[in-house]
Amino acid sequence: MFQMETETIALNESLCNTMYIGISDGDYFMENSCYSIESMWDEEKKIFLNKALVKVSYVPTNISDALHREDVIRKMQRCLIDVSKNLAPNNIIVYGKMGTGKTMITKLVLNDLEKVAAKKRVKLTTIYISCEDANSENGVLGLINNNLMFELLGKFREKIGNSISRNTFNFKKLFNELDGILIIVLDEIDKIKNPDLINKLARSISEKTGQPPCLICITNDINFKDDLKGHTKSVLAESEIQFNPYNAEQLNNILDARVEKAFYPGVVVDMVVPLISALCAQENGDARKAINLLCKSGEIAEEKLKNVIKEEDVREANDRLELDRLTSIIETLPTQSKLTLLTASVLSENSPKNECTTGEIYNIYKQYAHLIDIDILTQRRITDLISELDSLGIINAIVKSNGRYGKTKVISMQGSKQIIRHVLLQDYRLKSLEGNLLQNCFRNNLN
DNA sequence: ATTCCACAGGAAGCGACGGCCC
DNA sequence: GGGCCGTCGCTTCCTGTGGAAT
Repeated sequence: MFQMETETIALNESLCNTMYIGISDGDYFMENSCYSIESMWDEEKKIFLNKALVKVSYVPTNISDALHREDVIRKMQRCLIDVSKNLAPNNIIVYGKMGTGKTMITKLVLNDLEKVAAKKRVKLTTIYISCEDANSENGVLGLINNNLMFELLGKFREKIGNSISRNTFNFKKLFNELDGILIIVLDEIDKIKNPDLINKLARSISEKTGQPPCLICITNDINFKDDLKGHTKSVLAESEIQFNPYNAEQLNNILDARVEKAFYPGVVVDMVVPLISALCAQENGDARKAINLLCKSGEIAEEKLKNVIKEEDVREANDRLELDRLTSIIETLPTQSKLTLLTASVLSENSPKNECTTGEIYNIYKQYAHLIDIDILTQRRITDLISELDSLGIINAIVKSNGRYGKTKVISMQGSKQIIRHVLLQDYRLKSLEGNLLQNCFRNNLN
């Protein structure tokens, strides 16, 4: 242990001594040669035994490796059992919050089903489509056709950019040529702007088999089905499978299983896994986040050249992931939302209770918008932007009544104000508000 | 019990824009 | 190329709301 600490001190010293001489066109030079990737490459590997197992993209190969999902696996298998009778199973809608294992379990169950079908000589084709990648009805149809083409001819279609009617025609043609049962998984179906596609696909009947395709629609949005039109809703209402969030104990078991295979023995100290489970269970029971946090903690320990992961590494990893999350959300916001957020941040920082109201935000927002020469939106629109920021988890907005003094939304910041401010001021239009201007504007409002 | 405030948020509509289709 | 249609960002108008003040 003493040796480890000495190593850490030595590294910190070398960090301090390193001097960047010049950075140009993405190329840089450093005086200290210990930063070559070769020295990093040759370092003794002390933390990860098999890092791939704590990557979010990792999917277990065996269905028994999916812990605490026996009930939904059973239910999905029961829904799909018609394949054994050479019949297309009922359509399935799978919903649950992020990180509850919807995609992983669906893929595992289908892999298993394919193996059994092959053994029993039942012709089965499964297609997995991530609607986030395609995001339009036509895009999804194109991807399905590509997969069918691959299944029938062993090659992908080269031409892209067909119209919807052309792609619909192609789908029917390819589907008619396909022998056996077709199962199409539409992951993140809520990302498709026009979900009439579900109806179109579900009502297609293969001339060869007389069967429709089976659709498995996966969504994070519990209200997704309620927003569909009547006929589409009835098509999807056949079978529903809900994935509940994992609790702390379940997350604990999932992490323990990964720790055992992914890290060298003794690397993860006793309190690390319970801490990660508790942090993730108190949010959404998100297993993906828990595994990501475990991986990041390991990387931080590795960075520090330590051979154990401690609680402080988990907390640091949690902060870094939170920073990444906030940065990626804020960077993609439109200018008007950024300005609304900046105003809320300044006002809450200057308030004794660290909070502000819609009316206060709107007054300062108008001044800022005028200063940076952008359109001044109506208060009605700003209330919508505040609600959007609230649903993104950047601010916390609660409707509160002040009796005779009216009803308003009380807004407080979620996460570090400094980080939010820093990311916002990267925007060149908001940068001009940096410094005294923010304070001056605030004082004007008070006066 | 009634009044009143400062909004929240629903509904309808407008203009810009992009994709599709003939 | 032009018409059609859906979507998006926004405005205007409106009703509803909780609770302190009267």
